[in-house]
Amino acid sequence: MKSNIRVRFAPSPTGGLHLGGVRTVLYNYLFARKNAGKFILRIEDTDQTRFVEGAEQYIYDCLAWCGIVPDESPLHGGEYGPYRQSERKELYRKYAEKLVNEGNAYYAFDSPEELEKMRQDLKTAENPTPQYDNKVRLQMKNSLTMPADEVSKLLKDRARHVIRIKMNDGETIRFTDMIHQEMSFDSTLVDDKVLLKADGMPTYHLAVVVDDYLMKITHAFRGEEWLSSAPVHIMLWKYLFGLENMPQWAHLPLILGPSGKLSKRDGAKYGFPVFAMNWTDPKSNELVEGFKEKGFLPEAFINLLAVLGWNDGSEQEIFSMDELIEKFTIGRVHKAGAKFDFEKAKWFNHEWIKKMNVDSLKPKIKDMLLAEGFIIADDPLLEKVIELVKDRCTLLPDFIQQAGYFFKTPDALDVDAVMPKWDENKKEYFISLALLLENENSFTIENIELHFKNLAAEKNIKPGELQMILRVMLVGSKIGPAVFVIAETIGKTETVNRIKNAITIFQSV
RNA sequence: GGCGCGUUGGUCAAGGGGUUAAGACGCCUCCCUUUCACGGAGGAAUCACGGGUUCGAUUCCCGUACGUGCUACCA
Repeated sequence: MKSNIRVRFAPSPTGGLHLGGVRTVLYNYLFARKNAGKFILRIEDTDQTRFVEGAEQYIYDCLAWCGIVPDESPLHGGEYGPYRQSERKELYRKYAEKLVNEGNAYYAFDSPEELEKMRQDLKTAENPTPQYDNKVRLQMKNSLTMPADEVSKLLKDRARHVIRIKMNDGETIRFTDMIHQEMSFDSTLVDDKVLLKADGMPTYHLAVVVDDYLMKITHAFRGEEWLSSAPVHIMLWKYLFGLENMPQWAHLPLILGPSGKLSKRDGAKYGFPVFAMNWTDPKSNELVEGFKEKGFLPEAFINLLAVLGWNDGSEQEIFSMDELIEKFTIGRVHKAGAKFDFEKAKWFNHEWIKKMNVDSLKPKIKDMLLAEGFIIADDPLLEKVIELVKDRCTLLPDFIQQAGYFFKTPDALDVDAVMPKWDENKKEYFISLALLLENENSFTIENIELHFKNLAAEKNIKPGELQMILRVMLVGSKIGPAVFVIAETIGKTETVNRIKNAITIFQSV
């Protein structure tokens, strides 16, 4: 199947940077890859009031982190360019005028004040938001109500105007959605949407139809918030290019936050990220936290996003990108919105950290530990440590706590855990143990354990009580893999030093 | 208000006229481990409500409720 999949993106903080937006891109991408189609990224940069500096690059960065590379985009080029809407401006006017000439659209000259007045005048309890539609258009200032010569004069004088679609009365608009199946709308209830704005830029409605046609788009997946404006798009297809050439639609369910639709504010409110990567709004300087910086692996991120609203019918929950491409089918996408659960998101990351091999984990962890000020002299040690502790790390920063003590003597010891069990006898024990270990030339797990146990038996102390103390001495707290493994890994000198230091500390408490 | 979409445990969900209504997250108990995890074994918890249709409805139909989206010269 030859398919072109498109995604349209607005470089604005609300235009698709959040979880739902990334998932929409992901589903598009999976579908395109599975069907050997092209994945086309287009950028909405039409609205100057909403345009945000740096947001376009940010989108590419997020997608790249997720492992998603568009086949065509303003950055990657392609045969259907240009891909930025502002660079296609001239195209849209042509189609808008074609609609006017064929009686399917009209020029409207109403000023914002006049529109506001109309809305105020017509506003009632039953109709709180009056629309510019078949009921009111004949009372407004447009080419339907004004004499032709006056209209052409206004046009010639470059009077401020927009072009609106003229929605039919009493027509049932039908189409098939890949997720919702048969859909139908009453055209009487759809308003005359603006197609071309006063600044000559198209609205989404016009642009999406024209671009999809020109770029030979076969499938268009977008969020469910677009479902109510689908009738406008269907009519545009009918008038302009023919319904038979229209792409297949899929309206994806929404991702919900703890209360209602997930918003970027939910991140700060509930303490979990809602964007793929950190985003600082250049206007407000407000930082929205990203999954990447929170310590998620991109593999886990796309995995958790993919299965939020989709599953393959089996019990499988962990999918790699390749498996997702192979198994993804649009028919199994849910109709209902899904609430995002950060606890489950963390579980996915944990699973991926466990699943990931040491080599792929190493660069990220090394960078992070280096940034935290740890000195990592040798990579084999780091590899060993990662293997040792990765099962106990849910988010990447957990490695700081779980792996840090292998590279640096703990700053503080959990004395509260030790003090209730600390006495002269134990002190003697550890002084002797340090001595024994110091003189041991074969510093292996087995030998360390042997000394530890023999000495315990000799001093008549239960080994269990000693093990926790030794752990705190070496690690600083009650965490980590088997103590003797830790001792062997950090080596004889370090082990003996930590024991001696700890004795001093415990004695001084 | 109008219109659209939706509704299986707290969350993600499988299923779909007759089932003990899968599984996962989270929670609880126990085992393993004299640490924290991992792993293992259990447990509590669900078909929004009301009417139909039917021998039988969680499943089909209709209402209601609730949720959510749209209702801009935003996307």
